[in-house]
Formats: sequence, C-alpha cells, structure tokens
Amino acid sequence: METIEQVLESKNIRVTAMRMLIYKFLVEKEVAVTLSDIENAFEKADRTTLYRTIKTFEEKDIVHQIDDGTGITKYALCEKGCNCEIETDLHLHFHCNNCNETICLTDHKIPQIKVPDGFVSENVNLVVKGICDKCSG
Amino acid sequence: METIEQVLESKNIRVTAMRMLIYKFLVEKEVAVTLSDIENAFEKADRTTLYRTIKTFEEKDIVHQIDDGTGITKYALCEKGCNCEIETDLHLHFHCNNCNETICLTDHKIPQIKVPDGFVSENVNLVVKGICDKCSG
DNA sequence: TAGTAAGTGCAATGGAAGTGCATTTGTTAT
DNA sequence: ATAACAAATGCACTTCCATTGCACTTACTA
Ligand SMILES: [Mn+2]
Ligand SMILES: [Mn+2]
Ligand SMILES: [Zn+2]
Ligand SMILES: [Zn+2]
Repeated sequence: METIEQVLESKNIRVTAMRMLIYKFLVEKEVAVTLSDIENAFEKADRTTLYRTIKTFEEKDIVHQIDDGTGITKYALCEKGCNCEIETDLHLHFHCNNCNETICLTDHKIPQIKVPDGFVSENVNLVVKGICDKCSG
Repeated sequence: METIEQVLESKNIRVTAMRMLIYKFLVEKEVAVTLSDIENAFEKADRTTLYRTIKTFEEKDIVHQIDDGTGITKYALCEKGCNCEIETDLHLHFHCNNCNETICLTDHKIPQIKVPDGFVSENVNLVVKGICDKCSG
C-alpha cells in the first residue's frame, strides 16, 4: 500500500500539508467533487490554494476533470495505472439526477464511436444521466 | 418548403422580427452557436432578448442545447421531426479541437450504453473531440 | 544556513447565466 | 378602429464559478 507522500513524490510534486489533506479527502470521497466541495471541507484554507492544488493534481494526472453537464466542473482521482497522459479518460461517467452526484464507472470503457469520413476522433466524453444505485434501491 | 413564419407558428410562439432573424441566422450557420455568437451577429439587439429568444426556442423544441465541454453552452436547430420532447438528442456531437466548432452528427445515433446493475440510464451525452472534415482536409 | 524556487493567501477581475421591472409591441374582443 | 390584455423587449443589476497578479511564506538544495 502506497502512502500519500509516495503518491505525490512519484508524480514529482512537492509534498505539502495541504496537498496531503486534499488527496486524502479525494480518496475518502467515492464520488467526483467540485471545488466548492473541497472548499467546504477545508474552510480554513484559501479558495485559491485549493483551486491551484486541484489544477496541479490535474496536470500531474492525479485527478481528472469531469464535465457532467451540470455546468460545474468536477474532479475525481485517476485510477492507478490510468494513463490520462496518452489518451483521456476511457471510462464513462454517471450523473444521478436524484442525488446529483457523479461517479466514475471505471470498469465501463467507452465503446468505439464511428465518425464520418474526414473527421478524426481524438477523444470522447460520455456522460450517462439517470438514477444511481443508491437512489434506485 | 416551410417559411420561417410557418415554423414559428407551428410551434405556437408569436412571430416577431427578432425571432425570425435569429431563426434565419441559425439556419444559415451550419454549426452550433453560443449566445455570444448570436450577440455578435445582432449587436443592436439586447443580450437579454437574445437569451430569452433562444430559451423559448429551446422550450419549444426548435433548438437543442449542446454541452461540448468547452464550458459554454451551444445551441443548434433540431432536425425536422426530431422528438426532443420524448427523449433527448439521440445523435452525437463533434467538437473540433482546431477550429473550435461543434456540429451535430444527426445521422450518428448514440449506441446503447450499458450501466451497472442498480443504475438506471435516462439519457446520454456523447461528445467526440478531434479534427473536423474542414480542418483535416 | 543562505539562496532560490515553489506554494499559499488576499484582493480583484472577467465571463457567462439569470432575474425584476418598466416599456413597447402584438393579439383579440368589442 | 380602438381599447384592453398578454407577451416580448430593453435596461440595470445580480450571482456564481473560474482565473490572475502580487506579496508573503514555506520547502528544497547547494
Ligand atoms: Mn472518471
Ligand atoms: Mn445536435
Ligand atoms: Zn443518486
Ligand atoms: Zn475544425
């Protein structure tokens, strides 16, 4: 089991208190989070710091951004061994219309999508909306 | 061939100068447009009017909204006989990373997406990003 | 341990979306 | 045709999220 320090170090970013806390927060949350979510969890910290921390995490492929159509960008930890660097996010995302939460369905890869002649597909964003398992129960 | 008046009347909204102009603008554009695009095309008109016009068009299923991941909502005319009322937008959208334009691929329907047990899929947003036919030529 | 680079906090900005209210325009009934 | 009503438009203002500049603090490294 890798420690948080080890994760950060392996991504070549400095280990700071703030970063460790935010990383831990993301691990514990099982759903994608907004910047406001993080803000609410760390009221003593400055918004800008949280913002830049998550941006750094994004650049270093620690988290990936999710646009679930709510208009607010969400973030979730990349899975171990995910290679965002090479191609973006192959898995699909599910947004619950009831509880308003968004989760990564990392096991559900996006199928090959055909595009017309002349078009070149570089990546695909796929968001399914509906009712999540917790809400449909 | 239906006139613009006839289109608007068939959707039960009042025919006004502004609405006809915006409708015409949308027909001529072959790509999805932002509110700013419309704003730039009609500098004499007030933003609010344009905003509310497009919202009315959306409600009446004259246009549909597209979230292509750029963070700015775009709009495009619904195809004749498209039934947005029943289910949202079955076709996929293509966003060009080069010219930054987004188009409807109305012939390319979104495939059935499997979700895990307990999840209920209500609708799907699928955006393919890459290079469009004009830019790849 | 001094010097440098990176991280953090505060203040301010910008863009897009949305709303309240007064005015104008279109529709309908007399 | 005109009055009465409803819908459309214009203006001003607000809110929310994202983003930046700059000063200060903390962490690395020579
Ligand atoms: Mn994900
Ligand atoms: Mn479309
Ligand atoms: Zn739910
Ligand atoms: Zn293009």
